Amino acid sequence: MPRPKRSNPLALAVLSTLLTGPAHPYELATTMRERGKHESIRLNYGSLYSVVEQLERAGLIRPVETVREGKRPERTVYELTVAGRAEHDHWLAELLSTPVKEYPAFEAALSLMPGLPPEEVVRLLRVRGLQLEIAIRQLKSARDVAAEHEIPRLFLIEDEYRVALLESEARFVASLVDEIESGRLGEVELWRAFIDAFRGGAEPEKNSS
Amino acid sequence: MPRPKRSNPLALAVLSTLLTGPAHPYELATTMRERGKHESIRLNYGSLYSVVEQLERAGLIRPVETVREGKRPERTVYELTVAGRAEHDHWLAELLSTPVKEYPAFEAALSLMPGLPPEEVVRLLRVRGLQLEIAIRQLKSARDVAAEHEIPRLFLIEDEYRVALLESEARFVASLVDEIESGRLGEVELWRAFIDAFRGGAEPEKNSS
DNA sequence: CCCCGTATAGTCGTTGGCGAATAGTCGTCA
DNA sequence: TGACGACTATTCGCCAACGACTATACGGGG
Repeated sequence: MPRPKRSNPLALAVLSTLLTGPAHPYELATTMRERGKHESIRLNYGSLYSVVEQLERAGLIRPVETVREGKRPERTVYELTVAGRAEHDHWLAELLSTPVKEYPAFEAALSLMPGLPPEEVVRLLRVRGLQLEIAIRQLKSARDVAAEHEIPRLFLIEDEYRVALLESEARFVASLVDEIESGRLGEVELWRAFIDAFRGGAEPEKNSS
Repeated sequence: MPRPKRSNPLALAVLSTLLTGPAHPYELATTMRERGKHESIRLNYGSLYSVVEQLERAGLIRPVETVREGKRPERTVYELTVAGRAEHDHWLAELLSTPVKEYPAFEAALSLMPGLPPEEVVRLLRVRGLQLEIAIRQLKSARDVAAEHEIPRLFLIEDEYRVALLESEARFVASLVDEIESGRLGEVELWRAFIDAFRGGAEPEKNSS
């Protein structure tokens, strides 16, 4: 029983969901959706079933019964083992306490940004700014709806985090646009030289096989 | 030649790097590392070679020559096609202009947070806060070093973005700790009830197979 | 009464990501 | 000089992720 690799957070979500009682995989999926977990954790059937298998191999969960109703495919109901509960606690503790390096798409985009001419970049960043505003508004209004339904804030902190990140990104984008346009970023000449060097003076296609 | 799926940003990085001239895969890797791209884009050999293959199949890059020096493995040098340059531009434009849904680990952690008791969560979040401070300081001092070497800011904006996100997360964590402790988050009774229900009153292991 | 859409439950095949392995070359230091 | 480690360059095999697919049950309208 090797300690699982703690890669896919879906596995942790499964452990977490099983805290509230035994369930079969499909049921886990619907429960997670009801609780909105799928907004924060990638969830789809293929992954779910393979993750459940892994957890069983690792001895963190265990089948309690396999029911067959009529000719429906047979459902296997799983429950948490004590090892599973322990792993849940440790894993979640680690996830909360320790930041990990991640690779957001926009960071990649920024690192390749000099590959497009500055005024084009400004145009694109403005578009992003607008879309960020929209996303923020949507999240906030969703939060208001939830408040009316008296969902405790405790179960919506992920959303507050998302909003914080989005707002911070929006500010960053706005100030970046500003700096490029005002020339305060500096090396716009260098940037343009860079572009011209590799955009203008390139040999055309030799043969179009 | 189907338009590639624009999934792995490493492919875009390859296109971007080839803008500055033909190169073979290993060379691409070292160049990207020199330029610090590997901090923003996941890079390892396995993925690199398969990505290059995909790009060739899609007609976005094309081999110019395959050199063999002595008995060393033969190197295949690739160059960008015009289609490749176009794809670079469109893909990068999309990445800059359009936010995509992502699944940061900490968001997952927050969504599962109620699975641990409040005072434990507070302790863990404090630890995270410290580590975030450290990470921020490191990034900032790295920036100072780069400044002394006269690296233009243009090539370091990814880092500024990272710092912005980390700082925003640090503020979020601090205020969350505050809210839980001061009871301003509200439902701490509910939280504790939730925990006690599923932590205390659980049946022990039946058989230890 | 039958047909069709939707919900239930899970399986399967493909693909991509990744790290380890391979294998030759060059410099160096004892 | 020959052993060793660092660098160059690529290949391989495994496994996880995913999404499309299968198949049954159920409910309601025509």
